Amino acid sequence: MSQTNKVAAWSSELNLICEMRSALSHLNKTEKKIAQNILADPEAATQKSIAVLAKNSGVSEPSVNRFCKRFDTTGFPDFKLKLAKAAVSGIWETVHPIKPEDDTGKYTTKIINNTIANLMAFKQSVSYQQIQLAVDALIRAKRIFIVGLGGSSATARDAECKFFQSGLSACYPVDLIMQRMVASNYAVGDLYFLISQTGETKEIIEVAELAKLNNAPIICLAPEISRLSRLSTLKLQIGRVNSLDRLSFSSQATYQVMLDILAAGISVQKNTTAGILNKDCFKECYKVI
Amino acid sequence: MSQTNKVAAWSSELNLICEMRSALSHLNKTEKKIAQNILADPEAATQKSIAVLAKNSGVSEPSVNRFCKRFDTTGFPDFKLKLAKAAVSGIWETVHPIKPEDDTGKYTTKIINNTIANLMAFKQSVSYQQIQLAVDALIRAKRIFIVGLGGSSATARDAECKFFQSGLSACYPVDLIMQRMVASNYAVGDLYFLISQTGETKEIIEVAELAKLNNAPIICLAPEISRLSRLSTLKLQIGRVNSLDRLSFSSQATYQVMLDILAAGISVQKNTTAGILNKDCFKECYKVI
DNA sequence: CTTGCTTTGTAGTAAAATTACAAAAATTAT
DNA sequence: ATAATTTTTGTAATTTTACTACAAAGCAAG
Repeated sequence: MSQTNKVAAWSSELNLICEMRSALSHLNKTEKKIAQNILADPEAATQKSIAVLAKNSGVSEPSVNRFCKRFDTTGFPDFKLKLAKAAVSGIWETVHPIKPEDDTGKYTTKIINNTIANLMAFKQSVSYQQIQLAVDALIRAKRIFIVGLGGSSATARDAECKFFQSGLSACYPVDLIMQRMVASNYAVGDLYFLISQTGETKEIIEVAELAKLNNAPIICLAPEISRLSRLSTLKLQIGRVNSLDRLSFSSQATYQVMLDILAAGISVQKNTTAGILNKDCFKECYKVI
Repeated sequence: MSQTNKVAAWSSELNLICEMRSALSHLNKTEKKIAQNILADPEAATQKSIAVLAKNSGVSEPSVNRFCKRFDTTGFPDFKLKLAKAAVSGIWETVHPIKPEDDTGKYTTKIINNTIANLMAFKQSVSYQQIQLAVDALIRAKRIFIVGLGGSSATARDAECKFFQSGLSACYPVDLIMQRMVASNYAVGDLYFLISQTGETKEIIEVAELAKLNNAPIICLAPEISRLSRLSTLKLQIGRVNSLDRLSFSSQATYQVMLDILAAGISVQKNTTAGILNKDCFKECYKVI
């Protein structure tokens, strides 16, 4: 009984592999043996029968069966099915690093898989509430100033386009001096939208600090644990960039998807609240290209 | 025997659902009954036993078993496993449109799912050979000029950053006049990298035409069937943007991933061909931000 | 119409998973 | 520290599920 309850807490709509991994520390000896055996190669586990899996794990068949039922499945076959789904194309597992000897096909699929993995992780970690708050703030703002440097400059530009298309007044000042000017000339109704993949770049921190002097609202798109995040009023956190080499994938795609989400939110919400908002006076300037 | 061969042709690394669908027309009466029954609800089929599936389809159990084996599986359980993988979260199926009544959670997950679906489709359609050729051309080029307008300007900027980080000499002229200047002043060793989500924007076609006057090499990142594509020497095709509303997802993430892939290819290849290339003279200017 | 081939189904067999129950281990109270 | 109770694990039997061999039906060519 207590076991059933304990497990109910882990069970979720998340994928089985993640569940098993996070449950690992709460498991007892026998269960751990099974879990580790499966996690060592989930793909392979889906091909095994209960008998061989039990033997490999050094436990009895019913133990495996019970183990399965604890993970919100009807039995071993159902468990294997869910496991197979979770293991699809080894996407979850670890992020696959690009190696010098990889041929075109290899690194291509690796990068796509890594990006998908990143998006899936994002899906699980994203906070709807924060998005809701950000959408509200963006719609309410009279002017939105976007800043992103280096690798994030493209993302900043993207944000400008997307917010614009949704009928907001967004501006991305390209040079540093303009950025500082904008940050220090806060007027009521202004909103700063700061983007950084590290959240530690000196120049963007500076912008944030200038804005903060005037108690300006700051939304940041940055890793959770970062100086920029701490300076912001609203934090849109993108799971920390896996500390792999720059090549294996960029987390930028995830940032871009976050912008897509915000743009969708803005449009959806503006539709339902139509009338109380200003005309989309800039919308026509930017036809979809 | 003939059957086995026939099927061998369908079998591929693609997902089982696609295989079944494309095989549908080649199947005989009994097989078609089974296939249709499964395709009607693949997700549900994964939960059924061979007995109920046979009954539902109006055929015998061994017929189902034989059917499974024809699709490159060892038997019914294996078939169900592969089917489950193919049906994962209905991701492939259709793209989910955003509706005005969607709440934050709804549209958030929809957009992420749509983006993932897009990436998976991309994975299946991408041509390694074209990537290989593009990487070669990019590395060989003395100067790379990138152009993208409107929504693609962010992508262009991104390309500039990424190519730069890989040690190439890439430049993205921001204004239209500069773009035209660049296009009409082709020098040997130059390469034009043009980005467009429609491939039909007047201004970018113009740039392509100017470049073409000098027989300059043009790589384009655009839909397959488009004017820009026709004008280019090397086409990196991104599956046509699903003609859904702008909101439901942007294909930009896919474009960005393509850039990630090219950057990876460049770095990988430069490593193996080190020495015959110029120093990464610009690399230090752009530290990763 | 008959011969040879393919396709489908029936019945029996083998394998796999589940359940019931008993033994062992661990925990608690005395 | 030890007995009693609870929890956990394994053995053996049962049931379900999938597979195979073979026979019947359907189909095509001679």
